[in-house]
Amino acid sequence: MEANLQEQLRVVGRGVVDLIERKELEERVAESIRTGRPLRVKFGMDPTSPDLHVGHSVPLRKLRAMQQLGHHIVLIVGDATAMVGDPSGRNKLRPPLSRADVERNLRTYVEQAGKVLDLSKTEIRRNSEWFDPMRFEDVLKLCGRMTVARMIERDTFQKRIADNEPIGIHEFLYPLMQGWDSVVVKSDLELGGTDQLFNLLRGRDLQREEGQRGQICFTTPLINGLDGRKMSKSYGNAVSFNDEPDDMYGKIMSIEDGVMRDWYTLLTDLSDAEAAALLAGHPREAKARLAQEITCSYHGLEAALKARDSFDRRFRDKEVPEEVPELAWPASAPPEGLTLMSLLKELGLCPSTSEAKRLVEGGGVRLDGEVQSDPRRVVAKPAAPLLVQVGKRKFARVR
RNA sequence: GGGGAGAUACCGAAGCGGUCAAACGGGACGGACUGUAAAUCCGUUGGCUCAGCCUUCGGCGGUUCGAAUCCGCCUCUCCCCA
Repeated sequence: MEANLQEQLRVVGRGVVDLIERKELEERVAESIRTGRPLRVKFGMDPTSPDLHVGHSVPLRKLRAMQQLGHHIVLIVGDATAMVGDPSGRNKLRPPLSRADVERNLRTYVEQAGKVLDLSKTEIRRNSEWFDPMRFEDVLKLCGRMTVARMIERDTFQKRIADNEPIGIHEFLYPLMQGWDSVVVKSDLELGGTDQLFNLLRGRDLQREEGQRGQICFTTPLINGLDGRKMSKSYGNAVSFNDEPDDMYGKIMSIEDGVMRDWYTLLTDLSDAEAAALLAGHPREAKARLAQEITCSYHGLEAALKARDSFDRRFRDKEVPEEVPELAWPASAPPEGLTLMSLLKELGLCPSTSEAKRLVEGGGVRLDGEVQSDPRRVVAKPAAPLLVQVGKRKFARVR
């Protein structure tokens, strides 16, 4: 334990919303320094979708910081809990996931987490390890540790009750399962998003009932997505770890001005002073830097600069991007050519002819830079490559 | 177990025998403006061999010239009572 107490507390506490209890944290960190025993810091991720997004990186970055302080990270891959589905923040019953879904998602999850965490120093556990062998009797015993009154006082359930939305009994089990994970791995601390506080505290309760010291619970802010709502894959407003550099950069450039400060503190390594200086300048510059920083952390500086460059050329200078995908003239096309709307569909630039028709009528389609207005216009196979632009972003060269 | 209410397009929500591919709002998409920000304005929002045709209103059957609208059964949800 090289860092001193104050330094450790500063790192752990930065950007944290809830901390239960600060005093216990001080005690345990001090104890850890004294005995040389790293703290066991638990974090759980349910493989409910195939990709992680930058919202996940907020707690992951905190874990990395703690890892660098020498603490031990236990990453719980919630393959058992994923099938129950965390009701936190949900206003609907979710469709159940199958084992197969979970397995598929799980593969990419850990790998993606490795973009932030040092996996060689991380203990990774699946919670099916202890949930699969459980007997019904054990489950009942666990259920006995919680009351219905306590469970339904949660906001998320209150809201559903008010809206006459269904609540599955199994959803009540979720917090208990997550809590039981803590008992099994004997965590000293558990981290989660602010919506996780209830679940985190269940772990603390259960550990105490099992004669362990209750874990310290701390939460990091949830980050808003591109549209200002909570970032979530299912809202389609997320920046994913796996987004291509250009895409990632572009998505970040479209965030609301108001969220930049949060993104700077939660998603970049820039100091508060640096961020403040950037935010004091022109918002576009501040956002460009933000986009660059974040893109850089997933794809490296070179890719980030390249993304920045091509973004500027395309959107600021309104040039045609340098790398335009080439598409072959549809083989099925008759010799006299295709109507514009069919062509767009055949090329895969629009999902349906009707959609293509609408886009053309709405003035969203250009051929060689010229706005088209007639979706029924017949386009013959071009002699020279034809530049097709659909909306602001989609380009293709057809030959 | 008994009684009541309900299931409509991405979401919310009208419609209650023809004029319904289905009002309205949100979202999304396209356009204008711009900093691919916000706000605002305009347009679009089932599919197709596209001035026409085809498939949609929880599922399956039925009544009718004609059903999202009426009837029967089924599935699911909510509420009240037990």
